[in-house]
Amino acid sequence: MDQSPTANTSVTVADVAHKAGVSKATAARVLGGYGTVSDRAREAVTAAARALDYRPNELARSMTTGRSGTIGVVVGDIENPFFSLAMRGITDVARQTGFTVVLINSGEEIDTEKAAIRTLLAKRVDGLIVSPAKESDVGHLKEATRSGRPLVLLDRGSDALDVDTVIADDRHAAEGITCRLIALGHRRIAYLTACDTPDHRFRTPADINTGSVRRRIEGFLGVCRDADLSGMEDWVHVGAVTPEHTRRIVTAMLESSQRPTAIIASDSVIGLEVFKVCRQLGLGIPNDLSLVSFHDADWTSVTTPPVTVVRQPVYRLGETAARLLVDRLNGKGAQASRVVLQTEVIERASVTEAPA
Amino acid sequence: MDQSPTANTSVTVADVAHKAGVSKATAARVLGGYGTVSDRAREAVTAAARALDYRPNELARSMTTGRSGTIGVVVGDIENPFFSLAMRGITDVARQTGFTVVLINSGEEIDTEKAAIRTLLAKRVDGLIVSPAKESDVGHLKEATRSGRPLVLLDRGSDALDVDTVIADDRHAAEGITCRLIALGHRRIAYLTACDTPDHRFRTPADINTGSVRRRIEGFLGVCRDADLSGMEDWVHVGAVTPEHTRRIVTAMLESSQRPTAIIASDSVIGLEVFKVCRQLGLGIPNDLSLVSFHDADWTSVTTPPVTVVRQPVYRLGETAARLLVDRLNGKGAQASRVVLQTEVIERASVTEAPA
DNA sequence: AAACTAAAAGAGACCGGTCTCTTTGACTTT
DNA sequence: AAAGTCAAAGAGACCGGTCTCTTTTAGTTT
Repeated sequence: MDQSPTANTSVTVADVAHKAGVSKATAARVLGGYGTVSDRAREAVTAAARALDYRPNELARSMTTGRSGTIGVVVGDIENPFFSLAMRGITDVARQTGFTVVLINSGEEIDTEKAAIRTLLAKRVDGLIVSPAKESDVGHLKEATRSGRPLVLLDRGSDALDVDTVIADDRHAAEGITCRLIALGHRRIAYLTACDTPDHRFRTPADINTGSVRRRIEGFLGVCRDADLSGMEDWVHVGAVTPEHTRRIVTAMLESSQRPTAIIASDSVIGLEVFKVCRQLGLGIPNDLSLVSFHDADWTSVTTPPVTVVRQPVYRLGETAARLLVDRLNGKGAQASRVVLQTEVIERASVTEAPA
Repeated sequence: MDQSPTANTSVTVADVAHKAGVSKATAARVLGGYGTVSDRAREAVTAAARALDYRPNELARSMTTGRSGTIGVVVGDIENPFFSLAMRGITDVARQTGFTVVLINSGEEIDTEKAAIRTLLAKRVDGLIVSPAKESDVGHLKEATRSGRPLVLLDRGSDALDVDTVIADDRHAAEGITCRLIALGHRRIAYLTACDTPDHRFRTPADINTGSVRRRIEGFLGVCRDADLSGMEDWVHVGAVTPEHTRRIVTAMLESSQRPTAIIASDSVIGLEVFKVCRQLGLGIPNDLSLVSFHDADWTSVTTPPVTVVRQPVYRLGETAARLLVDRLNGKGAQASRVVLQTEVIERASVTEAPA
């Protein structure tokens, strides 16, 4: 029969009040830390709470206050180092400011994302940080803001949405590396992304729903056009959604007669896979193929050769998004702000002149 | 004055009921999906709900049902690929089973962990998955189970806690690689971990509070003892908590007159740093130094040479933990189960015979 | 057609806090 | 000593759902 003394079947303020010999209201004032209370009462309540091992029920508190102290985060894939690092930035700020984070993985699928938003709104999160899977399909996000809960977009913006947005200067970064490659004599430059289109083919940037990637491709194509390279749309490859897909695409690309002399990988997971395929096919980097990857993942500096990358301030991306959201939740927000964080190209040895 | 038609200042069941011309109870039955309702009423309520854009308040629902549909997860560092992959496993199962995940980062600090548990209990999570920072300090975890909420330990167990536990066979893995290294003639084998002790020195496994790491070190030391290698305690290095710390420790180690001929890195973040330092010091792997790392991080196969690793079923670790928790939440749980998932050594080229 | 049964709907308490409004009582003020 | 002031405490409504208990309604039985 060992019922522990702390058979805590939810001790409530009423229980504490009773034990302390005061009214529920007074006990609530002490435990909730509001209103004015005498020292005598405060001590009595505190002692009673300790004796009963009182635990506040945040759910009940949220009910009346309307604030849950929670922010909802929807990312594409927490397993991707990009998101896990951004997530670290978000959780750090959340902890410092007394918020709790609910994480949902969208798997970059729009339906999952919609369901996630619905769930989070039902749970009454105070605000949202979302990395939208599709820039074009943001009705559910609009709805979220309409319900009065602030939203911050992470890494991907949307012109249709006038909300706080934190992105990197993707277009500029893409322009930079494309220029560099062209200057080195590259003409057959492939751009490879996980973003997909219905028929798995790329025609125009408008096909790409992920804002950050679309901007990069626009930058890439723009520079190519300026350099009088035409038809570069054919060199944009979509659908590298898994390592297997990536391997298939890259293998096909590298085994074709017109194989690229340089590849730009849209994230480090893809970059890694490109690297692996090259090694497998016996192609040398950079002599047979130059490689540039987005995201300065930790391993990129340690391969042979080390990989030239676009360093994105990923932690700060998450941190800034969270700070923006918290500020707004504290009523500090003015107009929607669009923060563009700068990227930086880290030149390493995976890029060289195009082979003759 | 553009007040949108959906100026949704929280539509409640009462509002829907009123619009549908039924009682609050009936509307609640339809919206909550319980009890018996006539088709006429159901249609009326459904239509009214749609018209008013009714959104259920999960908070209020949780209040009465006592279930929040939420599980709390406390990990050391979501930025670490180990945890982000495990997290992926957890969130996948959660989504499939209709649960939502609250994530808190402990930063491997016991006080933060305690605060996290308190917060999660206050938020009335239905259950917890925790990677305890200290095996010895689990009072707060005991308290959590005592409050009736199931707990599952992830990657690190505790003898003091009779709860569901999912770990890898760390001891066995450590024994395996240690045997292998000794067989190859290594005698000066260093083990490097992020776990720290008060004075940053290692004396006995009892100093190590992280269960998984302690078991590995026990395995390591045990095999050494069996091979008549004594004083190997001096070769265990603790406190590689950041890349900077790791670099300092490894540099000191490799520049000493009695430098190790092999290093076992306790996770991939440390392994990567060891790799970098070697390159910087001009030491060749594996000829000057053999390297084995725990966690088959994606990059380990792509370095020159590729790194021999202990592959842990990280995703499944998270997945299993979540499944165990959900089962228990659904009342299926019997006795506390301890699941030990098997590891596998992936032999690559970073290990060779000890130099003469 | 009266009596019986079961389905459907309504009324209202309840969860555990917050918070407004009212009352109590100690301390000034002249 | 009577009036005034303000801190402290109490009473009870409220948040938005769920759920029990009671009443109404419709359908079945003989």
